[in-house]
Amino acid sequence: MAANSAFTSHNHQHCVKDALNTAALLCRDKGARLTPLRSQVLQLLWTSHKPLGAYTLMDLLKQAQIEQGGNTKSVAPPTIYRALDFLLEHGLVHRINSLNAFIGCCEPSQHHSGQFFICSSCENTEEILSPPLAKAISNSAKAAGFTIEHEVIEIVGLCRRCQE
Amino acid sequence: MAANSAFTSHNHQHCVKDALNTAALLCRDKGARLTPLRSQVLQLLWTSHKPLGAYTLMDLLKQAQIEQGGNTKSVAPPTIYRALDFLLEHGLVHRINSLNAFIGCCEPSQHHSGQFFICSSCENTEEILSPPLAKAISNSAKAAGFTIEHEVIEIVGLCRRCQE
DNA sequence: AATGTTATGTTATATTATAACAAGATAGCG
DNA sequence: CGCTATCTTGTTATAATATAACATAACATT
Repeated sequence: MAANSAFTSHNHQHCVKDALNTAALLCRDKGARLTPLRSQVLQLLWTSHKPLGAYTLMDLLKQAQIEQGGNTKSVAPPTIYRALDFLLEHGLVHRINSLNAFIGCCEPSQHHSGQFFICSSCENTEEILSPPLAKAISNSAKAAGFTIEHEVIEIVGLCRRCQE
Repeated sequence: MAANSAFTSHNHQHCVKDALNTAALLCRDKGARLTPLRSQVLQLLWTSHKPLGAYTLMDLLKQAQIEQGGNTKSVAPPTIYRALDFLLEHGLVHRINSLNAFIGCCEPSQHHSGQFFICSSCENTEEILSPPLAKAISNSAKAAGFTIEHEVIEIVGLCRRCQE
């Protein structure tokens, strides 16, 4: 069967749950603390197939808090950015530079920079893992005597669905 | 002989002059107006091997104006961003998303998204044109049924010089 | 010169991100 | 347990990047 994709229908609650479980395990192994806040941010990112900006996340958090406990007070920017920094550091999310936004990582167990297809119409974004692409990049770097620290690979266009 | 590179010494005034000439020709052919402001922004971008941010460009423009005519009044953000938009539209510069900055395009005669090596130590940035890399990306997109509009390829690491 | 178009100026503000310091929570240890 | 060190979050202020909306100026064609 085909893997789930941001561009096809699937039971996404499942993905989210899996991702949160995996994150919890990874953090436990590393002695990192996946606090309620961090976990909630990760959940919000995973729930959306579109990358979310820091301020959008703030709004969503506020909304979620109102719905749950009636707690009106909102979270300030540094709090969100710190949660995002934590998640980035531990490879649980990626930053999409061309959108100033963030998205859950589909393969957090091993650190990588991520390669993305970003649909300019529906904004859904899918992380891909293309060994040939990775190879082409490392070849190119080797030829130039360049040592790679990380890569930003963001391919913008129309997903299959939005072309129809 | 090897082509000039952002990571090796060369007479860069030469590059700048060539780039400005090429830009002037391209604009003339397209009926686009390469005004003094736009030309000056392009020159500033070309003179630097590091990508420059919009506000840095503002400062440099101001400085240049003081040195030349004693004109103290500075340029406002919209002015710079409009000049940059023009240059981007006509393929004369690229935007480096991971730095919120801009750099002159080495091959403006044909529109392309650009692929970059960005040194995290000296910040010098070099545009590369790697057909194998381009091919790997288009293959990957084809396999996913994804139609590419543009690409963001920014490879961050250490240039040859900074590794020594 | 009259007109439409393009470019730049100006003011205000939106959006994204971080610095600096205070307070609270948690874990480990004596 | 109570102390302490460390990590996490809260709070206030502000930095850095980018755009909206409208006014004026330059240019190009007739």
